[in-house]
Amino acid sequence: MSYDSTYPADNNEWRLNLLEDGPPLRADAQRNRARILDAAETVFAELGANASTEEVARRAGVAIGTVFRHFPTKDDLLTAIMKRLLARLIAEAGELSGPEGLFEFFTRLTAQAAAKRSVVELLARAGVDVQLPQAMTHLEQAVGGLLAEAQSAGTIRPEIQLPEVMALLISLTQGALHGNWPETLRARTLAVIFTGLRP
Amino acid sequence: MSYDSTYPADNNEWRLNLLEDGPPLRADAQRNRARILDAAETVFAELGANASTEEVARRAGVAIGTVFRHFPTKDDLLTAIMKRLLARLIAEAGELSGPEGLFEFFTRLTAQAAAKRSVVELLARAGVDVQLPQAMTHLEQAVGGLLAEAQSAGTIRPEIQLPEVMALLISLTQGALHGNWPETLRARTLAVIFTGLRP
Amino acid sequence: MSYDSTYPADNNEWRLNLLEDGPPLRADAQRNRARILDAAETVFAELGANASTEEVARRAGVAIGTVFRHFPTKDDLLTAIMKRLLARLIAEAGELSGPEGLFEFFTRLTAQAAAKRSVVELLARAGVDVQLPQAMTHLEQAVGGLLAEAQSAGTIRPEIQLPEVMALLISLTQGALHGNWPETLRARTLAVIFTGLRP
Amino acid sequence: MSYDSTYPADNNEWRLNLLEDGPPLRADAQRNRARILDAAETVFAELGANASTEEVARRAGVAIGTVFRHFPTKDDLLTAIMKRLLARLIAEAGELSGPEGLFEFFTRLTAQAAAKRSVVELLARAGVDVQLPQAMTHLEQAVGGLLAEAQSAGTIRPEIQLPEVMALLISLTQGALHGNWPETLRARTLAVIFTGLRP
DNA sequence: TATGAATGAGAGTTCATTCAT
DNA sequence: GATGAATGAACTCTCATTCAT
Repeated sequence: MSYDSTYPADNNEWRLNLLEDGPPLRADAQRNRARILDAAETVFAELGANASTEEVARRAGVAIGTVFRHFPTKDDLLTAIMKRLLARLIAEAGELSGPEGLFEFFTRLTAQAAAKRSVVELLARAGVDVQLPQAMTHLEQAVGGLLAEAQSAGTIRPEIQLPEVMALLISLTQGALHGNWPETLRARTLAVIFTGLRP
Repeated sequence: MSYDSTYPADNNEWRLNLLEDGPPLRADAQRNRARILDAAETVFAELGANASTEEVARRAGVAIGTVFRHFPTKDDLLTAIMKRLLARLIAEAGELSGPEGLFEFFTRLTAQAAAKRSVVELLARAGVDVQLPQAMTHLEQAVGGLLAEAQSAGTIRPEIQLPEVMALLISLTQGALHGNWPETLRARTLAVIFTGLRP
Repeated sequence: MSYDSTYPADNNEWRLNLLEDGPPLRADAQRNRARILDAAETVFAELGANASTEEVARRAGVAIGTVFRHFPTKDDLLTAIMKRLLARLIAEAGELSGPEGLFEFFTRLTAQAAAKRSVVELLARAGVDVQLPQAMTHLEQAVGGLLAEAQSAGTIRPEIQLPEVMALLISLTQGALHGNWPETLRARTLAVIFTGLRP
Repeated sequence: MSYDSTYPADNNEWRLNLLEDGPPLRADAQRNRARILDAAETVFAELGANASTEEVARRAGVAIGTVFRHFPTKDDLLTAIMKRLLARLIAEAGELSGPEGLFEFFTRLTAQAAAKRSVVELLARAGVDVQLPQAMTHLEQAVGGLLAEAQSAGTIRPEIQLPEVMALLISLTQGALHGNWPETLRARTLAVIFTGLRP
């Protein structure tokens, strides 16, 4: 199974799908939408998902009503952040390649998780949250691509399958977030996993 | 370093320390305290840490005031649950032994996490929450004991250290919780880690 | 009208009336009652009338139930404190005499008020609270005695009447409490009133 | 020292300062703010400072959230009432003048106190509460103006100083409130004080 | 369309009072 | 009679959401 051969082609298509639904927005509305998402990402990263929507509005420099016009429900806002994050992750996975690509992806993700709470909460929702299945599938495909590449290059054992790779990815991300690990610990922990994956 | 030689002796002492602070409670108060903790564990497992204290009271079959008499703050309640869970984990780790003891502990913990949200959120707080450091230390010691045993039996590579074992434990627990993994996936994921730990 | 000639005689009687109603108490109960009243006086003086009954119990070194056995209602406790304070004030007024007796009483009361919130809140209730009319009457009589003495000695103008003396007493006490006046201000303020009372 | 020469000029300025802080409010918000303050004044006057914020909301005809949007804390609400009352008192003091101005101010204040609990509790906080020092200073200045005028007109003894005048004002106001005095008693009590102040 | 004030259900917490021990 | 745990109504405060401006 080779994901990589098919991917480059529809890259753009699904990236767009992830970001836009509905009719195109007026210029200022689009700008506001982006500002809100940025602010929300920061706020939720700092304060957790319980942070108030007012705080998001404040940091975005818009009124609360504007937030709710763009995202009728707090959950919608959360989902939107997740979608955007997923899109970034997929893009990142898409840019990597080669025998060590998957390892590199693990490393980067874990490093980011230490800094960004949202990356984690996003991955955590995979399989649980009903609203992001499609985007999640795309990520799985991207990671699947890296896995296939590594396996055909012989850097990962052939019997390893995608689900456990995803599971490890999610676990590490979670752990890295909550544990607030120093750089060295992160490396040592990854080392164990890489050893487990390598032939 | 051999934890195992010293542990069995004071096992009982610290187990008691974990569970009791303050003067002994009246019979009915003790019963209520236990009921509240049980209810809280269930409720928070089902609904997450945002579940209302009222709900806990309702399920425990006591009035809300009783909950607050025992745990003046919601946080106190959360902390108490954590302490109890930790104590259980430590007890469990203390009962295991032999070359495969640590692997068994990984397996059990991951299995529990899939069922109990709290196990996870507990471990997640390790190193973050200020209130549980002592109990956490005890768990680390217990796991350290298992690690030492495994390493001297040659089932785990000698360069592996306690911090990354804890990190892996926490990560997997988190992952198992949020991902809601089926039995087989759990096994396959653990297999990767075990391979990484074995010589 | 000379209150003083009649007062010494029934001094004991009303003092007793003020303190006891109901059958005599067992020794330990009496001791507890006193401790509770002492504690309550302190607590309410420090924290205001909103202070919790638990706090009173704690400081008295008894359990909350004991407080409520002695004073079935928080209001009863408050009333009891008032009664005791009133009794003390009356006793103090009863011991004073001579042309400057009333002035001395003013001075002492104002000084106390600066230290004790309760003295004030007690006097403030005079005429408002329904529960203390009898004891209040006694105080009025005692002060009336001092007034009569001063007037017949010519140190207070004859047209001054008891009600305004009581009103001034109450006002100053209130003021001294809330204003937290330094010694000198207290003296200067009293001086104005004394000038107003003197011929 | 002549307060009077400087006062009329900046009267308006500080009166505004007392009432407005922050950006201008929307019309409806301003209306609600006023309604809440009015309701609060009534409610606290009737029920004391322990009255519930819910009751205030009910009487103001707004939802509880609105009260808390305007006054994030119950204390803020209390403080706001105080400020408004002080502003009124200062305005009133500012409009009086002439040799009998101060006496008139005493009379009016005492009369109001008999009707409005809040006037009293406001003055009672003078020197105690940390939040109103500026406004209180303004009142002192206004009263100081009246005092100077009366002294230069010879209706008040020259050795009388501002602090004791304030102390008497506060005391009487307190007394008038709590004592619930009839009109005549109020007059007779004031008479004593006025005699004490006059040459 | 953006604004931000209003809403109101619901959360955590307190405390006078009751009652089993 | 003393104890102190249990009760539950009441209170302050928060926040997602609605809607007039």
